[in-house]
Amino acid sequence: MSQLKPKQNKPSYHHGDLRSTLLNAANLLLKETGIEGLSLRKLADKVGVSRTAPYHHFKDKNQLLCAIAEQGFVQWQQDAANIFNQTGLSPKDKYRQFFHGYISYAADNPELYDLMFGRTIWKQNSATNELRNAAYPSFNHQVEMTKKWQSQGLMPKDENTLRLSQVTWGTMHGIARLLIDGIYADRSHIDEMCDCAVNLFTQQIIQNQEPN
Amino acid sequence: MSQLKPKQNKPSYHHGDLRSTLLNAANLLLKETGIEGLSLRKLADKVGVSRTAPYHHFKDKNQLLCAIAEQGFVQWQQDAANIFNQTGLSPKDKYRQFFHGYISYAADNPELYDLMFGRTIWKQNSATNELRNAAYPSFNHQVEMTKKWQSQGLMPKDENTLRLSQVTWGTMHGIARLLIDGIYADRSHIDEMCDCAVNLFTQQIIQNQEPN
DNA sequence: AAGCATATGTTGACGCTGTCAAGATATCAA
DNA sequence: TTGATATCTTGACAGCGTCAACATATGCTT
Repeated sequence: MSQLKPKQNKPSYHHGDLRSTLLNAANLLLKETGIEGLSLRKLADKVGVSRTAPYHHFKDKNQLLCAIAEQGFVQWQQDAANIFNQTGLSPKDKYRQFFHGYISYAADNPELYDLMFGRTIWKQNSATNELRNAAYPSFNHQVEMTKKWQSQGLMPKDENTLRLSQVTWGTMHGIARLLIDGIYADRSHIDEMCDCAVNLFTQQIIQNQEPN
Repeated sequence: MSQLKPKQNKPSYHHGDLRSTLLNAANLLLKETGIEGLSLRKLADKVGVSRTAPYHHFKDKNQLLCAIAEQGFVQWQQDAANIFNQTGLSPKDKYRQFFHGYISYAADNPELYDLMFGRTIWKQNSATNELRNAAYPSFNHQVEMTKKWQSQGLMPKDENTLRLSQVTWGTMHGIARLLIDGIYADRSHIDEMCDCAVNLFTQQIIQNQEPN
């Protein structure tokens, strides 16, 4: 009933911080009810403003969705950075953690992941520039890491780097999707599936490189 | 304006073959406008009946979507059977063809593939029994083939069969999705990506088994 | 301090959607 | 012939995204 407003208690005509309030509420609504349950009207209602108030902060629903997805990419990239910044792990163990981390992120935020990598946004070329700027580095990073893994002898050197990174990412993406779309796999299989994939992608031979 | 009706030309109150007419038109509409453009009202309009006529043949929109997806599974299983029934191919070549065939099917029918394997149907447990009966054999087949590939020495014997089939299918699914969702990959990369994946999954050693 | 542009909020309205209820018409079995 | 059943119709409703018009607060310029 009573919405949190900044500064004072008296309800003012202007909200004061509607954009970020909307984003937070949208994230919550997304997590709770899924993308289908996320309507602008319900969102506005939840935040305590009229149906069209959000239009002063987001051009349309698509822009709101892009903004949410954008946050997701930032968040995931931090998670990934934390994994890569660990010290004292062999390349293979690091890759294993990365793989597990990716799937876990998707499993923990299924609706967000669907938004970040789903056709709702990408298929109809409706991604905002802000979203692209947040997402593309994530794609490039995958290629760079693949190149590194190849040079470390972790992955086969004779495969084209771009293709290899498309395949390995495709595998993570596919497993994530099978999981969050509730088809053919469930959470209790995650760890074993990840390990299986890592085994397939990494060479069993030559492990005498220094870490990192 | 004038819709095809069976038997005679005089427009009769009853359509005569509405269910299959709807399914065909829905498939077309799906292919042309995507899942977002597929509304029951437009569909009814296109077929030349009133908005609620389809409800006498499908309980709701979900049942129509399930029926379309069901056709997709039947169709894909025939494609797959044709590949497996080929003679004179080495196990590896056969697997390669299967992999390419899977991705091609998805790339040629992106909207249908999205329906068959997307969360629209599966995530909220809304699949009809008919759809399940068409889809599950496809999943099981994947496991059985994986078992065979392992015994043929094509894939590593020491990996759990279910996990291995989840990972290999996950890879195909992931590549298909990256492709049809228009993210990170496009059709010109398909063949190279498939070959790369097949190389990773199949042993380079020991190829002296008889075909099939 | 006054005035005005701009940012941010509101209600009203439109067309689209899925779907239910009630009534019309055709088909089929007894 | 009759009555049940299948099929198709119009009317209605709530929910959706979004535009237009209007209201109010904020902030800059003079």
